[in-house]
Amino acid sequence: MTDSAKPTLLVVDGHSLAFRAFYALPIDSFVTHDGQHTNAIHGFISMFLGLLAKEKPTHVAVAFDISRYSFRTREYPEYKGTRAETPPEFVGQVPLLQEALAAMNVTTITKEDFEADDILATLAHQGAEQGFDVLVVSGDRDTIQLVNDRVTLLYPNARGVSELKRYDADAVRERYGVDPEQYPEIAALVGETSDNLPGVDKVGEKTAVKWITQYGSLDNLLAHADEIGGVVGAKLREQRDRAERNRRLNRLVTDVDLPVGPADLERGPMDVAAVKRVFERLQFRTLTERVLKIAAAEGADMSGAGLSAPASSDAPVVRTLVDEELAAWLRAAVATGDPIALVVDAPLGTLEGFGLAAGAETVHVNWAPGRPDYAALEHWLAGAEPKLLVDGKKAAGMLAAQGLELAGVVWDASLAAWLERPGSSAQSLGELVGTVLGESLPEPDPNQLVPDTAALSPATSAWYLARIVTAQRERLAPSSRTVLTSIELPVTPVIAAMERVGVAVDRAGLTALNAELGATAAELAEKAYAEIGREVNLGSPKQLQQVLFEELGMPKTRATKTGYSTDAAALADLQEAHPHPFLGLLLQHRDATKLRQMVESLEKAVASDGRIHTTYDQTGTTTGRISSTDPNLQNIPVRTEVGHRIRAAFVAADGYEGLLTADYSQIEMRIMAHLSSDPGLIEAFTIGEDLHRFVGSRIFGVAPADVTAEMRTKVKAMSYGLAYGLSAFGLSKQLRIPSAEAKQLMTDYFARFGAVRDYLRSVVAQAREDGYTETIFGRRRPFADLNSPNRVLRENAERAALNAPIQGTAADIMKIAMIGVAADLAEQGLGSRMLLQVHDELVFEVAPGERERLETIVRERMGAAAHLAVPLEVQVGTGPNWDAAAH
DNA sequence: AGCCAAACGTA
DNA sequence: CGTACGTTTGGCTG
Repeated sequence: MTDSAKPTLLVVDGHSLAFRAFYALPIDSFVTHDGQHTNAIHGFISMFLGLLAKEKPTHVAVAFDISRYSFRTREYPEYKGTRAETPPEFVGQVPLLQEALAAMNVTTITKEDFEADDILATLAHQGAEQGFDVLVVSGDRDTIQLVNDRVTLLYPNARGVSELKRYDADAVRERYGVDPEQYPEIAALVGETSDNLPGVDKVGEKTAVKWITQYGSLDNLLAHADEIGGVVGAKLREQRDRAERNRRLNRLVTDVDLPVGPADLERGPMDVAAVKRVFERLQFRTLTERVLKIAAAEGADMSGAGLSAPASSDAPVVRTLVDEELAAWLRAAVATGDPIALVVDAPLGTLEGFGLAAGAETVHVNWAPGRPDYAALEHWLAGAEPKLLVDGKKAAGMLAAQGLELAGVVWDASLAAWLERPGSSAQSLGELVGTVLGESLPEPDPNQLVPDTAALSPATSAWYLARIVTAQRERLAPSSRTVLTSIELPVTPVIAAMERVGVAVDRAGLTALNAELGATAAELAEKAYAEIGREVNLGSPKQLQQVLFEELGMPKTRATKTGYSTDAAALADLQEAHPHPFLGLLLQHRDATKLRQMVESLEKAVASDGRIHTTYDQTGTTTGRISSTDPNLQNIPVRTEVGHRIRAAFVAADGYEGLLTADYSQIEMRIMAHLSSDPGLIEAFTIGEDLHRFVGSRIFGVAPADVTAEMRTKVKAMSYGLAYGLSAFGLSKQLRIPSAEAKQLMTDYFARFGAVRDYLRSVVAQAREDGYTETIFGRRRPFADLNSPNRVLRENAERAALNAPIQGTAADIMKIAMIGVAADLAEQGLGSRMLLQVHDELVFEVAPGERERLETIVRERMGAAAHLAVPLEVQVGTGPNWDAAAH
């Protein structure tokens, strides 16, 4: 840390870092007005500036690959052969990045026939010899071999390029258990999937490290290969060629003939005017400020900068406020009319404090329950003054646990991020700093592995939140914004309330059922064992395959990744082709154990209030639905007899009259009718005839009364399958009918309901053009693979795209209904409560004497949640438990 | 302990 | 070769 006289050489693998940045930052958020993607450039530059500021290198170079071909591909044509084609959005970014680096007076180096890592290796080698401290930045593990006491590797973690892990020789030894120069020998044994270099089968990192540690080197290991016992030993002898080839290929070249040497890479002043020009073209604002700040600090001529001291993007100083100070601060902040960013600090699940940010000010508040001087704060929390949140549902939950109300939420950064990219994983504040702002959170300790966001103070978090929201507001599509404000934000407290209230269960009933199912399963297992003359683990597909296909000699079923299928459909097929009592017993046993397990987990989930409190994930799906976890109450069995008994264990609590369920009948088909404007389908729903009977009569050309059960089943499968992109093949498999018949069924269907087919086709075509689908209410879902040359990817995307507006619109409608019902319940002061949502169904606990009023509200709000070309039919039932209330 | 695949429950 | 989910288990790797 001290030897400042010593020159530091920083060498960067431009391609690998830019590529990582490309995947770490959202493509759509970094596009210039003329359509140039810049996310990789942005991420790279942001990381690079961070390095300049932190490492203060005296000498710098960035190396790039010229093409995917090098001397390695000549030796081994399959090298890196599994790599997908470079995404088109990435292609143009490298030249622009090189231009930006040139403006910053950074040397970029390429070399025909070599990879960037060979350039890094050469420079690192020369630099170390010439007395530099060398920092190598690369996302390629092969560069680990370069590390020694003068060369340190900075390696990006899985999350992107904003955090670099520092590997000196000790860190390599700690992480990989070998010296840096031995690492490529480990890699040679294990193989490298991303380079399409298979290793020795059965050899993982552990084994390889053990061997190399024991024998010192790969050569010596191979010389003693016959000493290694067991299956792995045999594999090693058999596949030693692979290891040797891998080692040849992963050895980096340290004597590439380069036009420059380390001494030529001394950093000079930036060309400020050129930087401004290039960065302006890339439409970078924050980064321009950052780079100019560095340029100024380094003594560049700032006359061309056109601005004086660039505004700092560092978080302002945090003040901790109490009492009148806090009240005064709030008063002033509210008076501006601007929203205040609020971060609820509850690191261990209990409320500890708040971070607030308004304008340029950040404030921290410690929470102590029952303190009278927080009245102003509580009043503000519960009031309509505009607030910006992240994960608002959780925040509201933390507050509610302290008896605090939360209102006035006008933006939730998590929801906004999800609406923009519904496929991406949950969006914490720390992640949003990277994905939305393209910045990384300040790291408390540079040698720390992953700086946890908890280290960030709530007030600073709030400051970041405010900036994230500003960025999101600018770029969120108007339709997504509408969904946010009119659906997602208002439904959040409704969902939070359902979680808080929970659902009462008959615990004794569950316990009895558990015991019963356990006994049944045990009996079935005994019988099954008797049939085959031995005991097996009936839950192990692998052991079952042994029994079925080897011991019992049954015909092979559908192939799976690891063998042959033993799922219910496959077993049913087997029962037909090769009947055996074992098969039936196995199926029954599976059913019993599965249900028993489910009952048991429900039992365990009962809280001290005798109720089960699920957690709904409002950002957990790609289509707009909510999902349920811990436990999942959206997949409680319903079709079987035991299923009914499980549902019967969900009851109304004492002091309530019973449960009421309300569900939309065939909502997705109705949405299809609306979106396709198919006259036949619209008529079916308008006249109120049984849908499948109506459709069946049209297709089979008989009177509705003459539609047989078999015809109805086929039509029903066909109708439901449509919205999922079902093929004739799939239909024939599901219905177990010849594919010609399935094909005919589809032809007949579309002959009568042609607009449905036209609609489905148009959805995909439109999505291919726009890059996203949209629900009736404007909820978008982006699709990247609709133009993929890979057929599997493309067709998967097509089916998902055709389903998304339908499933998504149904989700929208249900959320709108929930908002309306909750509002009416509150307004009319009813004691009845919404307990569960199962996509197209709501479950309520009915307070005494409220059944009729509740039903009226529910029917009205659910029925009027959308105005489609066909009515929205709502079925309502009541009873003492969930099963009895269903219909 | 952590991860994947298979299986299966719901809409 | 039907969309969207979450959970459990076995089995592998470490």
